[in-house]
Amino acid sequence: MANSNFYDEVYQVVRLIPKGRITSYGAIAEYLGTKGSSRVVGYAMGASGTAQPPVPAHRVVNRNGLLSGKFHFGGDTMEQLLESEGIHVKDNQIQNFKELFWNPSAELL
DNA sequence: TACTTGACAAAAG
DNA sequence: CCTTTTGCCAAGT
Repeated sequence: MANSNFYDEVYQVVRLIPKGRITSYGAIAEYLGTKGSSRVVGYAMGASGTAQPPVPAHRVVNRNGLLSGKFHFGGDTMEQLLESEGIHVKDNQIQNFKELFWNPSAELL
């Protein structure tokens, strides 16, 4: 199951996310050049659980700053991880999302 | 080979 | 302002 270029690219970008920062699925998809595949990015995240090394998928949220995948982590693991990195989460939603937003197309340019 | 599903996003009502 | 619909792409069945 290797050579899934798309997934690999997604993992690479997610791993490049600085600690204490977050990004959105659409931002990653756009960085990869396939803006419309924002769903595929989330899909790849699901496979990130089996990816090596594991990617900080907890730093990836939807465009609303909502922890859409917190249930996939298993309980409040995602929130705990984010809080552990200095990111405050309230009601499954990231506070200061706009401030903590990390745009690969801009920062990683 | 074709249809369905999915951790999204943006627009329209 | 909130809810509903459409678009997009890749993987699994």
